[in-house]
Amino acid sequence: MTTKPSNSWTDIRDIIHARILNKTYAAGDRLPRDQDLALTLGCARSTVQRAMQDLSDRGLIERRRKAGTRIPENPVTRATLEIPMIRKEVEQKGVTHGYQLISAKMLETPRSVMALLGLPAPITAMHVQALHLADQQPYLFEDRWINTQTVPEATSIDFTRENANEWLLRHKPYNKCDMRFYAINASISEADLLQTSPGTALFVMERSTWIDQNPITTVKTIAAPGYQLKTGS
Amino acid sequence: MTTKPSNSWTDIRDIIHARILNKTYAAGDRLPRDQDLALTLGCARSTVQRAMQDLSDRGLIERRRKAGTRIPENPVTRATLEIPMIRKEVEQKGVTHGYQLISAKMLETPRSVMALLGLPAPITAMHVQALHLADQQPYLFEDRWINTQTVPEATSIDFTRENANEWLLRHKPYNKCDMRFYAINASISEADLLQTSPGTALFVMERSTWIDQNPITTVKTIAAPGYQLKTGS
DNA sequence: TAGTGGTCTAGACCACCGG
DNA sequence: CGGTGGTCTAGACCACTAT
Repeated sequence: MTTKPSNSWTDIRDIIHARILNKTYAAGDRLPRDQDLALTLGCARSTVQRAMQDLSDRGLIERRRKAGTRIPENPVTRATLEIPMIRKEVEQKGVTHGYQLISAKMLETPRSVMALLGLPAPITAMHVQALHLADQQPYLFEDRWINTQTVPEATSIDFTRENANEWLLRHKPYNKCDMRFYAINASISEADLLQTSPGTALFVMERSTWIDQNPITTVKTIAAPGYQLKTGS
Repeated sequence: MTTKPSNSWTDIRDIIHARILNKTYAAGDRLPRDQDLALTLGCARSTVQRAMQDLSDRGLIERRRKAGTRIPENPVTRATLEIPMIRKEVEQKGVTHGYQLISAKMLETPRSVMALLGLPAPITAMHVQALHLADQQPYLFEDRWINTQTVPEATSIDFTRENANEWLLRHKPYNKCDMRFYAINASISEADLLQTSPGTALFVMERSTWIDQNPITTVKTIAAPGYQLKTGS
């Protein structure tokens, strides 16, 4: 049975997606070969391929050469996080962004930082601590280490004026990025910085970036109470 | 100057990526047209297109018809989260997964749930609370609402045997998924369930899913202390 | 080794949108 | 309106990997 030709790959994708939703193709099933689907749906094989690529990216199907296309038995929820520059994030809420440098100095990396960046031995790196404000209120505390071997320019930047988050994002593109999220109870000093009470649950994001195996920076951001991270998809 | 032809789109992507890293193309710059790049790099335009698609997906470039391809002034960090079935996640750590149903009953949805699912008026839905265990220890508490109008089968499932996370994931594919992450201080009852003390900072993940505008479920999972969410890229 | 998805090409046309 | 990216096609060949 040949379906009426709908030529765009999004149409093809939606047709197949619909078949997954209505269980024409259920968990564990194998789908027809691209070639056959192309014939059935009245389009070129590469159009089916484009549709499949999208579905595969979203984790709705699994494709393997020779084995064909299958609906996974144990689906994985996949979501894309988009984390903007902190200033942009604040401004998007319609409030003014503020920034205070707390400290910036060269220090030997502690073991925790060595582990995060995969350093075999301690190095002297730049430790930057700063506070981001939203509408004059503490918004996010940033504790960062910058590898000045990979990023020597960092030593000549005036971080009282320019914030490290923004400078690095704009001037130091990276290859690889690891992120971690978790919750902590505010310490006394953290509570003080974020103007809350010790013990308050705070949302932490850690991010480390590399350029071709070379560590650039690792940063731990601690958000003020009430912060939520959201996905758009 | 014509570069030696490297025909695979990943090669092309890597060449352009390298040019971004070494600032041949810096923030704000406009790149040559695909056609010209194809000539210069000795490949077909569609190969350049494929490479650009990948770079665009990762947020490294911005493409607009007529305006061309540009390096964004304000880059966004993009990461993909992969959230497996809870049982798989536990088993991957090499420990045994356990599951206890706490309660499952039909109830009228509170306003918070209506807001999450975008319901204009309260409905009677299935409220399921359960605890996941890792190696006999509390791992994750799951507080879920299932829309039995969209998912009538849910009323006849024995959730003491089958866990809702797994059943829904396997049998109810969805169109749309929203997620939120934040930190809370454990209440007395939460502390009791997760065998920790009240006030402990806990990591919370909320997820709501739809199939074509129709709400399926919304779930709030509260992880035991020490939990970290990580990205793979 | 053979079947299936992945890629490449050359060319055509379409869709968006900046000037 | 015209320039640019987006898509579609038909066909060829490549690269995995199940059998």
